[in-house]
Amino acid sequence: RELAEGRSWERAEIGRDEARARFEAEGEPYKVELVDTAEGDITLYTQGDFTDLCRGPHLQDSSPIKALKLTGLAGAYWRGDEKNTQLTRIYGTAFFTQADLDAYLERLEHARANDHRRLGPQLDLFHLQDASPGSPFWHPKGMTLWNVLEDLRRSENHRRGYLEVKTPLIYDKSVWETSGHWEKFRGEMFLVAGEGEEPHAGLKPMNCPGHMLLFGSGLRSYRDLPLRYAESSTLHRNEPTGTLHGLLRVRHVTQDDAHIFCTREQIEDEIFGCLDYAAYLYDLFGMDARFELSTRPDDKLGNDEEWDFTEGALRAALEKRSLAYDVGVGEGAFYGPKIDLHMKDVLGRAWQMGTIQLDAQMPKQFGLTYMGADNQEHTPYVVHRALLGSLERFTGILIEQYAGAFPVWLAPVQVRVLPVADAHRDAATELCGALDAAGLRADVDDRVETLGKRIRDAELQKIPYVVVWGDRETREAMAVRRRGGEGVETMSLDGLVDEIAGESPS
RNA sequence: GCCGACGUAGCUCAGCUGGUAGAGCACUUCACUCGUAAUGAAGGGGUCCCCGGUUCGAGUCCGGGCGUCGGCUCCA
Repeated sequence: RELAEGRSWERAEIGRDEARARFEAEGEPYKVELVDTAEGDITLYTQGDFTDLCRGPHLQDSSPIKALKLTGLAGAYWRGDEKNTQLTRIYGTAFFTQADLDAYLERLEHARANDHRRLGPQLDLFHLQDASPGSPFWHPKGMTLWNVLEDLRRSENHRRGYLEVKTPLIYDKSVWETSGHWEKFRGEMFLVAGEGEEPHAGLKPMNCPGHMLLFGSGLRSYRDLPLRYAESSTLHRNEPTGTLHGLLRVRHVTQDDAHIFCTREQIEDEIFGCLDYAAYLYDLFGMDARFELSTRPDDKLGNDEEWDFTEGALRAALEKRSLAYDVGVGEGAFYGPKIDLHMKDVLGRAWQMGTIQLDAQMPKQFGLTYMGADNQEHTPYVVHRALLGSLERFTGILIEQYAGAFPVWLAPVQVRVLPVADAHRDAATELCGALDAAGLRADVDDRVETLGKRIRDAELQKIPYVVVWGDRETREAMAVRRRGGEGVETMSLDGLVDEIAGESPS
């Protein structure tokens, strides 16, 4: 209605007192507060009988807007603070033409089709169910994908001087008190208590204390450093119900975690090592992550001098590597600043993936020391790092990144063999065995369905290669169809194996 | 956790103002033995999220819980 009238917005600059008096008279407490806290002159925009504060700029009138759609309704805390009352926010979007609006809605629909929450079950990778909210059930195909990531993590860690360890899942309450997590995160931990008892232990929500205890279990020399403990362990965080989100925010978290114990002098090289490692991994998946440096929070451990040093070390590393980064003021962990890698999901929402944290506090809390060359005890620094972040979240982003059509080295099924008719079943199964023996992931679809139907299904499952096997084929000349391709290509078995092997990053 | 919406078959969804549940795909069986994106027919399958209330009667109305979705807040 407003659009049809072609109403205009009128801009007015008025004095603070005048504005205040006006909104008080209108019974608009929120606008009064904005007037009180705004900087500079007060600018008002009036449209019909509605007047609001806005720094501007604004359209002069509504005539260019030809298409409008209200897209959502949501609660939002006044000034973004949970302690304040919640207001209703109405989301809408406007375009110059109806066609633009339609195109926008179509893009949105397309993005939704590539949402990992839809693709995951469709591709038989995982599912979620009420029996354990926030904890994915990984199906065989999803587990194949997971294990490709695990293998990558393990082999690269090995190559880069990490040592694989395994630490307990449950720790006595006193451990969490030492680390400071009991104080800060008890409410989000899964606690362990006997019948009618107060909790005396908790499931680990992160690996740090385990690795601290491991380091502290023996005498350490400066000659042992840097000591890089790696562990891909199951963590549990009792995330608030309203925050769970497919694979991107879960309660059952698996991090590709590591803790590097090092001397002050070794910090720079270790941070470089992490940044380079992260760059290697993200390049591998064609991902372009955004870096963010998060600095000291209000409830930090330690003093400002320590934080000046740790923040400075991270900042220097980013700058020496010429990496562009944003700064999240006060967003750091309570024990240290961090460099986070952020990625966007299919709907444009940002998620924290990898993290590299420099910690001068935990080792002190746990009383860790090593013997220096000067025959004195020193407290080590610790670099906490998870580069993929959580495997759950990484897989979710990966699904969306490729819209489910994984590059062949990641694809759960790389080759599907389709026998044309019953008579070709045995030969197809043998071919599948040969592919398997060559190290490929292959299967056979010998269901009693038409060939067209089975090709369609393979295509919907986004399988990279389909081999049709009938009377005309031999292992020297197979009919190979590429995902998304038109028509077929003649390839030998060896040619296909070589081509797929060539696609693997290692 | 907060605000709002939603919860029906394995999946996607329909079910009007309360009268005892339906489609497509998937699955099973039978026929067809098939050459590059859906062969045909028949059949099986549901505590309508859970608990309580109103009512002669609840998938439908009301309350509580759980879960999901969109935001917010949080995220070691």
